Amino acid sequence: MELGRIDRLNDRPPYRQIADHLRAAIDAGQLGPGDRLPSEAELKEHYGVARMTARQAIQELRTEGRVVAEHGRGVFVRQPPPVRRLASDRFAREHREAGKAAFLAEAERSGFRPRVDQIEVTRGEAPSFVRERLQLEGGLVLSRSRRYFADDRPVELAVSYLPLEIAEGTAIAETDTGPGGVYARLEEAGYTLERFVEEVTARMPTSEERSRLELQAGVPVIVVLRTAYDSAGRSVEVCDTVKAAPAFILEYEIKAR
Amino acid sequence: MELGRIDRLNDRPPYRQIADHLRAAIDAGQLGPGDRLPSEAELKEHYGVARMTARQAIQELRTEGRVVAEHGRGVFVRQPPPVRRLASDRFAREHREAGKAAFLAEAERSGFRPRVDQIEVTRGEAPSFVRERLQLEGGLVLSRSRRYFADDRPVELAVSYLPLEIAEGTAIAETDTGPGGVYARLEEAGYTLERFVEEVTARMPTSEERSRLELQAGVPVIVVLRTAYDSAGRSVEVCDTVKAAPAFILEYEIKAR
DNA sequence: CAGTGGTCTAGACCACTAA
DNA sequence: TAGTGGTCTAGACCACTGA
Repeated sequence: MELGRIDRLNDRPPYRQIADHLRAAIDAGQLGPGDRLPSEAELKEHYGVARMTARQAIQELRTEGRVVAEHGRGVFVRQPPPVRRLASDRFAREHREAGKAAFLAEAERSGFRPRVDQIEVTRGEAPSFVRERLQLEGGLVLSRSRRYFADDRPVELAVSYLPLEIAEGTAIAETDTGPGGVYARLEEAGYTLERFVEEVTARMPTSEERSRLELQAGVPVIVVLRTAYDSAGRSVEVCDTVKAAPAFILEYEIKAR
Repeated sequence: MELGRIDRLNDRPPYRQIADHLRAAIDAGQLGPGDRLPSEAELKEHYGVARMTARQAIQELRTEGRVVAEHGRGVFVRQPPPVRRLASDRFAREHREAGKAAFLAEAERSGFRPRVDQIEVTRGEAPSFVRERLQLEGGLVLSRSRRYFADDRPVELAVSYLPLEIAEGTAIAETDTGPGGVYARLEEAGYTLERFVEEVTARMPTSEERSRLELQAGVPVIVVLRTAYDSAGRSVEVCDTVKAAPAFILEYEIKAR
């Protein structure tokens, strides 16, 4: 692979010029996913700069999320993860009635190995963003927290919040909610689900999210806040999900009316 | 504000410990939006480290998008931009019939000053992601590129692609598409819009997007790819939008069926 | 002007990986 | 073991900001 030289007359600082060269090599396909970049020592030699300058160039690409450094091995062009496409019908009742929670139904369709861990059920005061969306009586909620895997890669963190008076005493308060998941139990309890509202944002992860999702630097997360409404117009659940952005495409259908 | 000391016995490297202290000060509200962080010289002094180490701590927070460096002034806690909530009915026909394009209708509701620039109309081959979504005859498309502002801040880049045989000869091929925008012109031409499909992803911006949207380091973008279908089931437009993530909440309603 | 961050150098020692 | 990236030091010069 061809790397240029630094133009010392150029206003653009050397480390950016080096980053530009590497970026161009990636875009041109001279460096494909999984390929190793020149080492810091090689860049230092080739461009005649200090090691920290070469390092800064690589840092630039890491922040952009284009390469991943592996201690002791090298720096590699990022291998894009398999993308999961979330269709807007993923909460359709037919899936629940077949006894499958949304995540399992989707794993079956898409052919990935699903797993869930870090399941925790707690009770307490609702955070303000939950209180705004649930019409709460007592202000107390049941929280179900868990982490989702696709093919042994953590891809999503989720916390469901339900009014305590709805969830307490049902399987929703158990670690295992049974076939069809929380939504199936809600419908059995007489809360017929009618519609969901999803609020979608994106941001950089907190350090806790980064470690739980095993994210490299420079990888954003998609946050989806879903509120479930029953046929009486009551909001019965709020679900806060944090997804590794490169692993997802969310698909929504909108009627023009 | 109180900063701790470095624990030299701790495995966590000094620059991360410093970053942790600063992050905690921000989370605790000791440093609010717009406040200046201690300067590199002050951190160097306080913690007894080299300047580059203090700098690396700050770099950490910049990558997380929590602070913004201003050359010659200091490093400041990021001021979150005003958020725009995009409801899923924003393409409703009633808005077009009132002569307003979606962006203008929304500006009126939300009370921000709208502006559009960098409008460019070109003709050429469709990129592959467009070809997949438009059922193209000749493979040629008209592209309408532009940049949207809210209150003088650039917030979104958009490119619309339409089959050339649909757009050519109409106002869609002009810089000014007239009242109601592209969708109004499509309906006048007999393509009654029935539904839209939006595909939502998030990633770090390219350097071109970063400069056009005036983004700081560590700010992701939301990419929305919208395909418009008419009542005959034909896809008549694909719109590729890149939005500054912190400025948007996308809202979608899903029927449970 | 003094104080700020931006860039660069030339070293050093360390931890991790793979042969 | 040699080669890789991770961290740190103690300087240097520069460009930008604001009093």
